[in-house]
Amino acid sequence: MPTRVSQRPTQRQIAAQVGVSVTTVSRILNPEETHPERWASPETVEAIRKAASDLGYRRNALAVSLRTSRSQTVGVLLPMIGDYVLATIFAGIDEVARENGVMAITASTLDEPALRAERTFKMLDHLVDGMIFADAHLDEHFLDGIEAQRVPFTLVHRRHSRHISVTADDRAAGRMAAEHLISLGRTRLAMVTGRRYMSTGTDRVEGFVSAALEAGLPEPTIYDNGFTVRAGRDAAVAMLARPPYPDGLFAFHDLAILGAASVFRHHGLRVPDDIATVGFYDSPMAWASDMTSIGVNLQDMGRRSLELLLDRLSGKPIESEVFPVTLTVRHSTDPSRPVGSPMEAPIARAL
Amino acid sequence: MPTRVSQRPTQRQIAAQVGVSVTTVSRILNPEETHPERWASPETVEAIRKAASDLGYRRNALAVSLRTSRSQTVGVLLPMIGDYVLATIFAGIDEVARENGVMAITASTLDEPALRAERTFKMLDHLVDGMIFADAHLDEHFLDGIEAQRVPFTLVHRRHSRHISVTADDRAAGRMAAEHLISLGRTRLAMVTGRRYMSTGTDRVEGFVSAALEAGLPEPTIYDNGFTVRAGRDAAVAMLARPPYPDGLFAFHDLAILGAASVFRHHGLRVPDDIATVGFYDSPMAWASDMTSIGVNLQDMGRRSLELLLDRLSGKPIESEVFPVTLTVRHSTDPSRPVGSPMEAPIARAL
DNA sequence: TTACCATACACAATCGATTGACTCAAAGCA
DNA sequence: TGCTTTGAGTCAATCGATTGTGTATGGTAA
Repeated sequence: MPTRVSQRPTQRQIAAQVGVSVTTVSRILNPEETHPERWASPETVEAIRKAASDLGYRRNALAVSLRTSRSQTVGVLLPMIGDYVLATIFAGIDEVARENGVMAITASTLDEPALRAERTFKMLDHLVDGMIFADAHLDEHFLDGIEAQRVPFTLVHRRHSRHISVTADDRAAGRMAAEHLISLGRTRLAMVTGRRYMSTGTDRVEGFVSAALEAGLPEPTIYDNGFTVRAGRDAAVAMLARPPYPDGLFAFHDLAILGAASVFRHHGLRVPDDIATVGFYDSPMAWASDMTSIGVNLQDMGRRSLELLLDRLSGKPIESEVFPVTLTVRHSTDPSRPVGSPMEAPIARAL
Repeated sequence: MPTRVSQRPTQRQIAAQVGVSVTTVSRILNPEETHPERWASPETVEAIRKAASDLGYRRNALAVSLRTSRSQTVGVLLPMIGDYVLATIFAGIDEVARENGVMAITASTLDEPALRAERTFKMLDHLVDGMIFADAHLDEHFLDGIEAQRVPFTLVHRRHSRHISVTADDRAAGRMAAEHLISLGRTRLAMVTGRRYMSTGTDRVEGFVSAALEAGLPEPTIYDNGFTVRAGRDAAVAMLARPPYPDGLFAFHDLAILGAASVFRHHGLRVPDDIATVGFYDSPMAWASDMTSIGVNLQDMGRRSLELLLDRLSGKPIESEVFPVTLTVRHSTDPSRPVGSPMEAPIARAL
């Protein structure tokens, strides 16, 4: 008799209760087993199932993983889990994980190399079957090292020259933003970007700048403060410190526009008359703030990144995917649009 | 010789290379072992350490957990990981986890009972040492069932009558919001709340309503739409559909105020002249939108919830904690405050 | 009668590490 | 010299499941 009461029941206990070996119990209870009835008589199967349910049996996932060296677990590394963008991508990943009975475990890396390595290795220690990185740095070697260890992975959000990724069409987005601002007659363009090691940043910059130059405009000014409210504020402060002010601003996150707009408001600059603003991700904050923004289906991007990983795990060949982006024009670039949300308007997206 | 090349090295391989038993390797490499040198000569210790590092050895966390029945892992259940509030709490939890060498794994439950149960059991299958629930429902029985299984856990964000929790002083917050609005001369008060099963909601409602009644005001109107931009919008639409409009609004999330403000703006209602608004959590969105808001140190709440859990795991007695809340007044209730962020202003909080 | 074959199970090794109980040789001590 | 102690390890069971290989029993066909 086991001395420990009210611990998790094991197959051994079921076997003892039914009077069979753990082998048989395992064969019946294993959900991978396609023909449980091949291994025992109908009565035995029934008895085992009943005992399992009576005892409240649940398989010990650790023991299974150790034995089978498959953990039904994937690791997801995000630069910052609290961010709307990454959280939405993760929601998509988690959805697919659930659909496939796998567990998605996640951690934030704050884009710090040491932290990424630490958390990646910690996940590998738990024998994750694969990884999804949302925090790839352009041309870094870390990912090559992971690949050399034969860890299957995909990238999402940010791409890398040598690995499979699911990304937004950031180049097109940059171009789209610039062309929109240019079509409004804006000529002094500026951007609030991320650091140079992110493909999201560089691709959008490239699209934006090339569109501006093709239109004969001067090179747009770049403020690489980042993706937060604070970053937008700091960038705006820097802009106002050095006239002439831009008359068209593109930020790589709606929140940054929020922060910048706060500074503009304080200093009496009107949006969009003095400065038109375009955000990114078309988040709920964007429509609540009448902000023109470029959107992409983040949730589906997340979904695809795991679907691709699962394909890879089952040996199928996979390829990178690029998601289309769309521009939603609101009052922050077009003064003829209404301000605020009318009572009658339906709202497409949740959160 | 192992047939599999470039798999994770094991203690067995190290043992073979050095010429000792795995027992010795384990004793030397086990970080829990306080006196590794007790088990082997200095040369052997050195040889084992070198071999481990040469091979790139890392302990198999699954095997360790299985043997020791301690996984150095805690499960964290959040209603919605993408939300600013929960993500910030989780960031605090994760910080403490890292400081203590444990891994915090998380999942969203969307406040759906079936999903909570599924995800909880999945975590228990992975032998988490303890759980933190941020999605407790008032007086539910689910948590009692978990406790009956002798799973150690703490609650954070929302409290429960029978379990240890770390929460904001929600009652005081509700009272504080009401008293602030009343001090401005507002008399028709309204709230955008969450559903009744959350302690955050009921406690704030209680504080708010009792303060209003004590001041001789009519009972505030309650819109229980929730915590999102969308919820705020829908609540505002409902308000405008049935005059007289409130002149003081308290929402349980800054985002809801953002959504409501959008509707007000569209219909020409001025904030704060026609309606003063108070948000919750004092998020970056609040200051970027000149919003009066009640704040609490979410990150520290998260930290404490895990610190308490770890205390419990090491047998110490623990008690519930309540965090103080603070009111930050901005333009959305006080027209004399400046609009927007001045260039010179320092900013206290990140994101 | 005998070979043959399902059916219905059980044996025992294995995954990678931990750990209480031993062993064996050399050194210390009386 | 004989006995104890210490240092430096090893043995083997164990955590909870999986899985290739065996085997006893009963039935069937030749």
